[in-house]
Amino acid sequence: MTESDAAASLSALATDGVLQAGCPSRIVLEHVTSKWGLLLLIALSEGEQRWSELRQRADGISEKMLAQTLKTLEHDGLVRRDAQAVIPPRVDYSLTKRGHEVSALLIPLAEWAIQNSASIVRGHAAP
Amino acid sequence: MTESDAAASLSALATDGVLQAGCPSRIVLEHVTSKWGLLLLIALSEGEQRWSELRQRADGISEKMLAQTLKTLEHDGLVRRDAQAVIPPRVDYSLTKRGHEVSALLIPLAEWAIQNSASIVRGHAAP
DNA sequence: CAGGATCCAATCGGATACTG
DNA sequence: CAGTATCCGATTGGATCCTG
Repeated sequence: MTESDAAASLSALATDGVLQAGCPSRIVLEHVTSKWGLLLLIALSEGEQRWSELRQRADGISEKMLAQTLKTLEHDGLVRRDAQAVIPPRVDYSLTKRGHEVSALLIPLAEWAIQNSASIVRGHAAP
Repeated sequence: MTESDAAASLSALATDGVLQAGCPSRIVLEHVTSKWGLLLLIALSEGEQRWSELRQRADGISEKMLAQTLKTLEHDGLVRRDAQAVIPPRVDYSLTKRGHEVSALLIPLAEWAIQNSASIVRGHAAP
C-alpha cells in the first residue's frame, strides 16, 4: 500500500471515528485486540471448542480472564456459547459470522508478529 | 475463509507460538494492538507527523502515554524518530518499512470495527 | 466440568508541574 | 515545542476457594 492509498482509506477512519475519543468503534476494537480476546478469537477460528480446550490453547490464561473475555466476546456477538444440560456439564464455544470476519483479519496480524518478533526482540530492526 | 482453511493457516500459529505463553511474538503483538499503539500506527500511516499533530490525531491520549508508546514502537523498529536541532525543537515521527506492514494489517481491522460497532454496542448482534 | 466470588498485587494511565 | 518527572486513582489480572 502506498502512502497516498493509505491516506485515502484513512479519511474514512478519521471522519467516522476510531481516532476520535468516545467512539463506539474504539470499544469494540479494544475488545478484539485485547490480549486474551485476540488469542481466543484466533484459537476459535479452528472451530468449536470447549472451555477446557480453550484454556489450554490460550496458554497462560486464568479462569477469571477466560470467563470474562468469553463473556465480552459473546456479548459483542462474536462468540456463540452452547451449553448442554448434561452431567458433567459440557459447554461449546464457537465463532459467529462476525467472529469469523474479525479472526480472518487477526490471523495475518499474528503471522506477521511471528515472522518479525525474532529480529524485533533481539535488537533494533532495520528501517 | 472456510473453517478448514482457517485450521490450515492456524497450524503454523499453534506450533510457532503466539498462542504459547512466553512467546516473543506475543509481546510484539501486544505492543501493536495496545490501545494507543494501534491508534498511533494508524494515524502515522497517513505519513510523517509531529508530536503535537499525533497528540491531536490520537484523540484523548495523554503526554505520558504518547511518549511511552512512541518509545516502544520506535524500539520495536516500527516508528522512526527524526529530531531536528532547531529552536523551537521540531521532531517528526514516521513509519518504518515494518511499521507500514503492520498498519496495513491494522487499518482493515479498524474499518471493520467502524462498520460493526453500531449494531454491536446498541445490543446483541445477530449470529 | 464449567464456572462464580473474593482478595490483593501489579500495571495502566491521567493530571499536574517542570525543563531544555 | 517536545518532552521529563512525580503522584495517585483506576483497572487489570492472577491465585485461591467454593459450587451446581
